Formats: sequence, C-alpha cells, structure tokens
Amino acid sequence: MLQVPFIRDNKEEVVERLKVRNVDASVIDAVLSLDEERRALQTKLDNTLAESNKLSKEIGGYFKSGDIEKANELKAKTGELKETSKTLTEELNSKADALTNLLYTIPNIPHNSVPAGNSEDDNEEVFKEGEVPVLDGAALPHWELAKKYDIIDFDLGAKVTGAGFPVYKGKGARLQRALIAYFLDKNTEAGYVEHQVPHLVNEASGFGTGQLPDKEGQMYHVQADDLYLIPTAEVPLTNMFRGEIVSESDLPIKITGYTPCFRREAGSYGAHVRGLNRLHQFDKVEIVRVEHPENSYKALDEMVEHVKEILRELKLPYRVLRLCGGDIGFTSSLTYDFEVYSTAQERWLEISSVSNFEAYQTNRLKLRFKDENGKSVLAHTLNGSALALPRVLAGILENYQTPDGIKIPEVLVPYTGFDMIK
RNA sequence: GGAGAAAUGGCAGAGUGGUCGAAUGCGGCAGUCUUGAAAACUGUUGAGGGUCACACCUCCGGGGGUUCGAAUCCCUCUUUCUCCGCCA
Repeated sequence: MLQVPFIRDNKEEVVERLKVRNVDASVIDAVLSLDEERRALQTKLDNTLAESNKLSKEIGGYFKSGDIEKANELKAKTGELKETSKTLTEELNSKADALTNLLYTIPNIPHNSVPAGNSEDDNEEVFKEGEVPVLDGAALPHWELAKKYDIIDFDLGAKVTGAGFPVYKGKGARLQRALIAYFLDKNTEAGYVEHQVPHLVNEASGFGTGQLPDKEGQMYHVQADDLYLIPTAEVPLTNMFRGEIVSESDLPIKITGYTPCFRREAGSYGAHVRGLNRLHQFDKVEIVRVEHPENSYKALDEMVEHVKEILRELKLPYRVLRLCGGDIGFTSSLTYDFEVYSTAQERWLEISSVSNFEAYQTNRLKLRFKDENGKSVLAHTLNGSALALPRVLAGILENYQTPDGIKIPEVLVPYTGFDMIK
C-alpha cells in the first residue's frame, strides 16, 4: 500500500498520477483526513497514558514508603484515566483500521512512462524480435497437436479433477520438465538463487504481496487450515522477507523458484481459454528481486533483458509491451508483458510479466534495509515470470510443427533427450 | 494424535509484580594506541508512532484478561524442542 507520509508530502503528484489509472482524487482526501484524525487520537491517548504512568509510579513510591492511605487516595483517581484510555484506544483502533482498509483499495502509483489507457488495446509495444515461421500446409493449434501426438490429455485431467487441469503424458511431460530445468538453469546463471518454497501460504502472506484482500476470489482457499494455494511463486518467495530488516550490503537479493500455480479464474470462460491458454493449475518459474530504491528501474531493465535472452534462445517470435494505466496490475508501478506469437492461433500469447512494485509491497511486508545513516528504508521489490510454462509450450508446439512432427528447440534437446515429437 | 518443556534486543543469555526498553557476554559501529593490521582499552549500538527538535507513547512469539502498575500472574493461539504413537 502507499505510504501516508508520501501522500501527505506529494498530494498533487499522487492525485495526478493516479488519474492514469482512473482513481478518483477524493480517495486521497479521505486518506489524509483519516490520518489526521488518527494522529489526533494518538496524541490524546499518549497524553492520557503518560498521566496514568506517572500516577502509577507515585503509587508505587507510596507503597514502598508505607504510606498506604496516600496510595489508595491516588488509586481512586486512576479509574477515570483508565476509562478514557480504553475509549480512546477503541476509537484509535477503528480509525487506524479504516485508514488501512482504505489504503488497501488504492492501487500503486504508476511510473511516469506508463501510458494512459483503459484496456489492453492501449498497451504500448516497445520491442519486437524473432521471425514468425511460415508453416506449410494447415497449421494446427496446440490442442489438436496435443491430441495428434498424445502428449497432453485435457479430458483425462477433467475426469480426475475438472476443466483446466491437464495431464501431460510421455514426451509432453518430459518437455515440460525440460523447460523447468532449462529456465532454472538460465536464472541461476544470471545470479538468481534457486529456492523450493511451500505451495500453500497463510493469510498474512496473502496480504503481504497484495493478493488479499484484492483478489480473494481468485485463490483456492483450504478452509480447514485457513491456507491458500499459491497463484504464483511470487507470494512465498517475496513473503520470506516479510518483517525483515536486511543490511544494505545484502542488496540486491535475487532469487528464483519453480512452483505450480493455482488460479480459480472465476468468470473467465470462452473461446480464448482453449487448451493451454488459461488453466487452473499451471507451472511457472519465477524470478524475484529485492532492490535498493535507486537501483530498482535498472533492475527491471535487467530482468527484461534476461527474459529476452531466453526467448531468443528458444527462437520464438515475441514482443514486449509496456502496460497502460488500465491494464497494469494493482500493486505494480511499471509492468512489461512478453507475448509469443502463435502462428497456428494467429494471436499473441502472454508468457511473462515483469514488474517493479517499488515500495508498495514492502510497505505491507515491512521489508526494509538500513541505509548509511542507520535509518530504516523500505526496499523495492520486483518480480517476473522466467517463464510461465503452458503458453511457452503452446508456442513451441505451434511454431515448431512440421509435416514430420514437432521439432524441439535446440537449447532444449540436452534436457529432453530427443529432438522430435512424432 | 498424546505427554512434557520453552519462546526476551543481530546472536547467546539474565530478569518471576513497581525508576526494566530490559543485566552480562559475543557481534556491529566510532575512537585511543599502531607505519598498517591484530590485541587491548574507551564510548556507542533494537523497532514503530510523535515532535522543528525535545518531551511523551507503544512493543520482551500473536491475541485477550487480572492489577493503580505486567517481560514477570491468568486464559488462548502459534512456533520450537524432548518422549510416545502413526507415516511418505
């Protein structure tokens, strides 16, 4: 969430920049007045407590010196103070809660470069690379290829669990495993330390990275234990640092992890969700960085270059988009989406999203570092997919299909052990 | 799942109702000494709110309670350790 002191000091700028995301200015006024009321109550309460602390000490002194009568006299005076502080505490808590809840409804301030816009049509293409293959004959979409070569079985998954939970078989499963290993190796080479993390997280972690309360309905909730299945490795990877004060020399922290991701995707059904395009369970390799605020945009660029390199090696045609104010994620300041072009589907498939959250997550997480003056400063967090599996797989199947079968990208052959799916 | 023990500052570890935000040691930082370093010595060293700066307030795993007053007593939750049971 946004930092109140920052809003207080930069009100005009905050209002102006949130307009890009169509946020109404009145919310900011509401935050500031709630904060003012909160601080007034805090001061009142502090004064009351100070007085009763003073009395308690005096009473202690009288008991020690044996002046019981005087002590009891003072005791009688503390009752009222106690009542007052109790009332004030309740008022303060409800005010503070109201403020926090309001802050939860305000998205992150977009970076200067974020274009205005309402939908994905307003995103800005900033880079494009790779050749769209010319396929001879009829190009098949991946769900038909999957059936033809018996490598992914959607019906079997639907039988075992439900729609959106595919079963990968034989060379399909092996290709999936190859991609995970290849991505993790690339990330490790680039200095990201591999982690294996829990696939279920508690409520505090959900709030820490901003999935809660905003996207409550998008996560699978295990009621008996009040845990959530992770919608992305970002949640456990980033929450490892919740409440930490790291030393400046620890920065940047660069980590990576593979996990399955679970998303309810409530309400998104239709033509564009066929096959691997949108699933309830899918695999993803994630990269996360904790950065010094001065370095976070340089870090974002590095992450973008890193993902580019992987796609270059896979020889997939792709483009990079700078998301507009209407399409950017709630907690992000600046997001680049990567899309692979699928010849068979004749459309772009999103395969990675790389974001800088600045201090929006760390303010919730209370993830800070000590600067040279010994002051605690909120760090910046970033994350990105490197990469999401299903659509990369779809892109490979569709772009690498030949009349003789599906070729395997050269860099993956050492991982798959075969160079063709027939 | 059953029985018991524990949770204190970066770490170790004292503190069992009153001037305790907390002894002491280690670590960190600054200084003295030294050509430099080490050693030794001296000082300093938790977080948040609040203030121009002080004052002041809150925090001893989380939440609640008793009391004029709680790190210290009570309830509850979580986590860790030991023993038993079960088990990939």
